[in-house]
Amino acid sequence: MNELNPTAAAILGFLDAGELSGYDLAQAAAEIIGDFWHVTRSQVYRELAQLTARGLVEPGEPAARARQPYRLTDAGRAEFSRWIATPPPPEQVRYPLLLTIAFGAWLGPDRLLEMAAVHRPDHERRLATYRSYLADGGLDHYQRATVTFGVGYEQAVLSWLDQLPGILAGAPARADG
Amino acid sequence: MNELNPTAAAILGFLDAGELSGYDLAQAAAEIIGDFWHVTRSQVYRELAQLTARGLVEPGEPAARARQPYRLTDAGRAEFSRWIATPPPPEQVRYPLLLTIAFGAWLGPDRLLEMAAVHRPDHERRLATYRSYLADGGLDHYQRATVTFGVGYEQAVLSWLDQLPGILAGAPARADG
DNA sequence: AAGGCCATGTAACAAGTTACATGATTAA
DNA sequence: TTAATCATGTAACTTGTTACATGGCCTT
Repeated sequence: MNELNPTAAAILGFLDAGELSGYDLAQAAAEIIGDFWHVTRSQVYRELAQLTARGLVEPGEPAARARQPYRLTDAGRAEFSRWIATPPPPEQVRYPLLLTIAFGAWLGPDRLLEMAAVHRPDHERRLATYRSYLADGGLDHYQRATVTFGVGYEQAVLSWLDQLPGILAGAPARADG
Repeated sequence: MNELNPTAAAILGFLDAGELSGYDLAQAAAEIIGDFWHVTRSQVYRELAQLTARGLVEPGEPAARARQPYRLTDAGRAEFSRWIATPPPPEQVRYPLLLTIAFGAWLGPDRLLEMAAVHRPDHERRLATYRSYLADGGLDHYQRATVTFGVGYEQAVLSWLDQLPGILAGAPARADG
């Protein structure tokens, strides 16, 4: 039997709580794990189809608006339990702004700093959200662990943004470009 | 004309320095931007084929070991210059360990902490590398900017790993699972 | 009862990964 | 001179993204 991929595994994980449609699952994923594991609706439907074919999930009663809920089978629960016990691979960061900066000589420091500044409000907003989650105290230990990562990450990004002007000050731009 | 994707753009960016083969390009990418923009050799070859078709790049003289170098065309340089002037989209973080932690009740805190600990040496090593880059002083302003991000990021991860035991202490595991 | 929005899903395409193939050099 | 390894690349498959389609629900 094939390895479960992390997206499929997350779907099983969510279904453990009860029946959910593809739409629900995509929403749950966006809200709960979206900041460190992005999943689109299309992926969810594809995975549901495959999980059904593998007998890890089964369709429930269709409902209004073509809603098709799914539930976990025993095999699905077993497979998830196997998946979560396997050590997770390293993370990956994809940061287009850093790419732009890496070739930043084409633009020069001023343009780069403008571009970087645009992203700041997003990070501030997310940091505030995470902090309020922690302050409100409605999280369990596991959620607190992931949200705490978010706080540290956003703080790191913001502090880096603070340093940027100093780092790039006086950087030469290409003569041509 | 189609948007340039970031990987294709990076290839053009590297070729600005002179002729390079697909293999060279993959290496350069891994070394210089690999920590925030992962690129595989297969992708490089595919992009080179497309860039050639679009006239943004052209093959140079084939050499030993089937080596096929490419060089930037004027159109390629122009396209890159257009690309780098467009504001980069937000970053994406994909962190399987956080996914595991999000469903951590299936495992309980002890197993989670073991899994997390496994990753620590990698982050320590990377942090040390970035710091030595900065200390050695051989970087230009733009490289310093990206490496400084790396330092902040790795510090954030390590400090989060330090906090984890405290956060997860006493977390309940599932009765069943 | 018409218009707009929401929930649901599909289809086509683009990007990313893994496994394999091949011939040149280098080392034993 | 054989084996190992390196540089090069291709092919097949999996994941991820974008754009579209459809019909129920709600509001006026």
